Amino acid sequence: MAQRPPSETPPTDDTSDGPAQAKPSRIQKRNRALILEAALDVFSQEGYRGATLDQIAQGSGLSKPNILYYFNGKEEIHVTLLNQLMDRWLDPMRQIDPQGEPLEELLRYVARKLQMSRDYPRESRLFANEILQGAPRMGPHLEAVLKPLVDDTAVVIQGWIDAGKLAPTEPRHLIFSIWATTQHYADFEVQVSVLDGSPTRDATAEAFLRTLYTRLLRPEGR
Amino acid sequence: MAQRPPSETPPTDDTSDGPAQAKPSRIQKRNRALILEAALDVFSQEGYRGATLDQIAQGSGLSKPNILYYFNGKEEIHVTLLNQLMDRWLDPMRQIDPQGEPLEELLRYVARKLQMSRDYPRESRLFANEILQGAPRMGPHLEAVLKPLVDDTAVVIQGWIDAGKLAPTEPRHLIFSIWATTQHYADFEVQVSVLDGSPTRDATAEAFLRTLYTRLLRPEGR
DNA sequence: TGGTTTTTTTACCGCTTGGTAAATTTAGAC
DNA sequence: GTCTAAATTTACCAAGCGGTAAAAAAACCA
Repeated sequence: MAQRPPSETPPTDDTSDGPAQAKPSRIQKRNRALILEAALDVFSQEGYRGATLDQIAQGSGLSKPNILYYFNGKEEIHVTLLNQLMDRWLDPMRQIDPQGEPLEELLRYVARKLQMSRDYPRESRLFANEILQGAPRMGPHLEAVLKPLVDDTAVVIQGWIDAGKLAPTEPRHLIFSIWATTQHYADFEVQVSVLDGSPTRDATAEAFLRTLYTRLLRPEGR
Repeated sequence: MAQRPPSETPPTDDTSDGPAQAKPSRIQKRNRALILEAALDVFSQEGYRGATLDQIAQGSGLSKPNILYYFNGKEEIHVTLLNQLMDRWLDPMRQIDPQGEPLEELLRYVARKLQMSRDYPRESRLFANEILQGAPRMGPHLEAVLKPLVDDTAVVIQGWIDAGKLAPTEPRHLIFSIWATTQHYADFEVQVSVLDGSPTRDATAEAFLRTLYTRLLRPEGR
């Protein structure tokens, strides 16, 4: 017998029907990690519908039924990945210090986002895929988590502008542009590679973005 | 009998095995357009593998076998869309006039790209999907068509910079950033909508980008 | 070591997918 | 109207899909 999978991660609320045992074994942790790792590869490159459990099985070295022993289905794997992603994804924005030097804080935010695109390109593509398809599995999450954070950050930036510490700009669209320009290097990596095969590309990108946002945000008197 | 579809569009070179008749009938033109229209909807939202012929059939009002009478397969529909897209997609860059006023030319390019994201969001997402998945059906096209155009444009921009008409910037990454910021409004529309539901969003975006690139590119003496 | 639980495999299933063959209907030329 | 070619429908596959049942194997614990 014993047909019950160990279900969702303990810290999260238990949406599945399983017994939700609290202490995942060594094997469970290892195999769940293997599955998520392989799934990230597949989902980020093929999109949700394009990804298959067989691909994930092959990538993780486990059999398909074995994967379904650890996750209740394809969708649960995907949702787990997205939830894990969001925490890491929003971290750079949470690190913006309202008490810090405005221009420096924002330039460091840009640098952190760019670094994330380099270190976690698959996560960036996974996220892009989800949004591109209308965020069918993350819409509520965007409203509940992302929106308040962006609202707060926009207020902080507007405060800096009102205090004359930054040149006037629309805060929300500033944020959009930072996301767009940094994530572009991960999401459109193939295209970027074709057009700039230079080995110093990373450094050039960093310097360019620093210049871009310095010139945009630096207040009047230099 | 008469089992042969009319195959590819006449202007393009004939890659299919069909008889490739030169004069598409009224019905052929109408139905191929219907199919491509529906396919654009589906492919742009679901990605290549996520899209199904049944969805395209439903969207176009034709039966699935009838669709395969006009196109030799799912992939041919997709490739046809991508080829049609690329022409329209690169047009704004081709319109940059090397003889024009540099800053004005680039700001108008940004405005045109932004307008394209508004007028053709599905095309933008179709393209994004293709690149995101590693450009499996467009890699050669990028090399052959996109790269030369970008190379030329980069030379023009560098010329402007060397002549002191623009503040110094890396031309290629400038282009990347223009693509990223403008296409972001189409590709991440769901996210943008959640974070900025304002009805004046379009105008705000346009003003923001104008400010962004004016401050980046305006040469020293204002 | 023996018994129990967890983990993995084997063998499936029903459904959807892209695609085909051939018959049927429709449109166009005379 | 009639003949012919183009267009469409009907009836199908074979393969791949997510998922399941149950037996076998491995790990754990005493």
